[in-house]
Amino acid sequence: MTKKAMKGGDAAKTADFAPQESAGYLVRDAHRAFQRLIEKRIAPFGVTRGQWYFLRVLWTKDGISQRELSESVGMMEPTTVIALQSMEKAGLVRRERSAEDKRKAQVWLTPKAKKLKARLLPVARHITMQAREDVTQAEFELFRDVILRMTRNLDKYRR
Amino acid sequence: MTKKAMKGGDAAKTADFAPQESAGYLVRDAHRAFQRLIEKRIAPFGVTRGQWYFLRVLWTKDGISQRELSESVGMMEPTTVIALQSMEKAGLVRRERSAEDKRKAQVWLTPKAKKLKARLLPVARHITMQAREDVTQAEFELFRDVILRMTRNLDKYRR
DNA sequence: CAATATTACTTAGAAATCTACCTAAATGGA
DNA sequence: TCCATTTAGGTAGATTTCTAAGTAATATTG
Repeated sequence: MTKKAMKGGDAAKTADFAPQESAGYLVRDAHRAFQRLIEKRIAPFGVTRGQWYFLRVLWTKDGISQRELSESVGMMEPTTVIALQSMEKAGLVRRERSAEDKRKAQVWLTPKAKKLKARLLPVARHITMQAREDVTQAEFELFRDVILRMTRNLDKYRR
Repeated sequence: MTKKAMKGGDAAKTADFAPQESAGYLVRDAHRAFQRLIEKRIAPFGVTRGQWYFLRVLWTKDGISQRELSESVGMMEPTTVIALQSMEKAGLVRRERSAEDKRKAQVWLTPKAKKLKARLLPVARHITMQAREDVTQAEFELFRDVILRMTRNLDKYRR
């Protein structure tokens, strides 16, 4: 793309701690690359990426409570509320107050959402495959191991 | 978790593509862990993480145009506009229309922002160190290599 | 049993980030 | 020269995500 600026390479050193070398920067960049591609590929199905993460969990566990769902997806509960509102409006889920415990809301996929599974899971697989194109299984496993450890480390210091 | 059994078997194929195994999920999770921690650590200095990314670039190249800045930071231009507005309001930058080309706006750090460098860079280093706590240099390098390749792959299919 | 704590969900508000346009300035070809 | 194109920046509007604080239902305990 744009390699015009930067000729000598002298500036690279002065920047102690160049962003490009930092784990956070690498992760953020990769994250946005995934986001962009996912969004583009699922938009034709009328699904946003916020909905996508929830669908992926609901396809495997239907009828769970919002709290469980939040945990499975790894989102805070207000995020779940907002996602579910949009999913309800889009006809992807139905919410029902639990009879035994009226605090709880059970979340159910609609037939429409269930049908989407067969169309959307291949999209996910395809993106993953494209990302991993030239990455061997061994490399990927080490990558996974490292990124999981880093995530856990950060969560540990979360306070 | 539940990943003990099953190694190279058929389960990997038929399993409903567990999110936890997918590169996108791993990256997204790590990304949010970084975000949360950065945000917490820089908030006491009155800096948001949106401003943070721009500061890091401006500390090494002051006086560049908004477009250059967008590229360096890796953000779309409207994002840069919004970040700079908040930074101007916070007294971190000053913008000046270029005399030679009145379309261009040069972005300059204020003394306040320059002073923050000495306080904030250590924060970045510390987070990186905590993330990499139990990760060897060799592991990290492989991680970086893999995540960079994946990012590049995804960008390639971006269309 | 009433007061209190906990749990499940919700609301409010802010921030980061994108896509799609829009305006103004500079540039370049006919 | 003049009009079309390109370039720099900006607006509008949407989505995702968070923290902080609220409300209602249930559980606990003195």
